[in-house]
Amino acid sequence: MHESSHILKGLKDQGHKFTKVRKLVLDLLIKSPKPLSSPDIQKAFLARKMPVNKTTIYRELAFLKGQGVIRELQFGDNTMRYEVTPDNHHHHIVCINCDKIEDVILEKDLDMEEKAIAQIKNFKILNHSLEFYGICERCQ
Amino acid sequence: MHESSHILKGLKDQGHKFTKVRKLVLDLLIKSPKPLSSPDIQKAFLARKMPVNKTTIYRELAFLKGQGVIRELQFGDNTMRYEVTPDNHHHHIVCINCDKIEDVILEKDLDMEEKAIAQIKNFKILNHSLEFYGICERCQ
DNA sequence: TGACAAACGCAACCGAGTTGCGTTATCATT
DNA sequence: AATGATAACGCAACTCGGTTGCGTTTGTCA
Ligand SMILES: [Mn+2]
Ligand SMILES: [Mn+2]
Ligand SMILES: [Zn+2]
Ligand SMILES: [Zn+2]
Repeated sequence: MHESSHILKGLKDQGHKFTKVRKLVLDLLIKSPKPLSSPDIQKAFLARKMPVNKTTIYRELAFLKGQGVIRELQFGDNTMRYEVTPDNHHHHIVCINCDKIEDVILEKDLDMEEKAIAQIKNFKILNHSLEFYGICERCQ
Repeated sequence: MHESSHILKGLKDQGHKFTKVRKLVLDLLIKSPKPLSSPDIQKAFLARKMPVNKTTIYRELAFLKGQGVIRELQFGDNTMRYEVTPDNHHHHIVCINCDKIEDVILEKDLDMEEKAIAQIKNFKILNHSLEFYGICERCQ
């Protein structure tokens, strides 16, 4: 049951190509327990004896992001990270000591807050980012 | 009236020096309606015919952050921004078209959420970052 | 199998942020 | 006011994530 084939099929139907890089980038992101950076992905390719130019990785990530397949995150270290767009919206908690990252689901979501802010500030809110920073069990 | 003198006095009592750069960086951040990046600050110095080396800016920001005087923020463009540590915790809403940034105060804060997450994930939560992204009134 | 566009590699580049080291300015002490 | 200690500064060189232009390869479909 490889989830990536289904996604790639959809992209192909829209005139995009089914390439090795595209499939592996997607597979890596699907399998990864935490968001990956472009350098992370390039290293993963290298580890599989499949060197890929960094430009290709950046372009592929931009493409998948543009297609809504993945989303971009930042955890305070000036490098973008990516994860497959989740079905159920969630956030992250990051250990500032060992960089452990876990998914977090809020008890109460931020929809009401967004509505209130949109009204008060006259913004049309498209999305938000929320990350918690702390010390994980092992590190404290 | 000049809030910076008070802060600088406190720093001086701890053995730190009262310099032109320190005072102006702090004044700029106090007066700015939105968080500033290191390049922003360097340009502000230049505009006042007071060129300052970028290393100095970075070191000063790191210093003020370490002292808890300012805090570091990120708005998805891979450049850190800084604002004076607020008395009342708040977040930000960013226009993805014109980069307008406004402060936002949540109706309900995230303390309860943090407690719940800390317990479930066994993390000791130190802080969090929450930014909303959208289109401002002028841009929509 | 041929042709077209998408995808790719390469090299050069950009800009935020860092580091090492020698110099200058602040501040307390005399 | 002169002295000395050290915080702060400037400079140059560097790191690294990310981008751009352009020529080449590869996937797709007729
Ligand atoms: Mn996640
Ligand atoms: Mn603010
Ligand atoms: Zn940890
Ligand atoms: Zn705007």
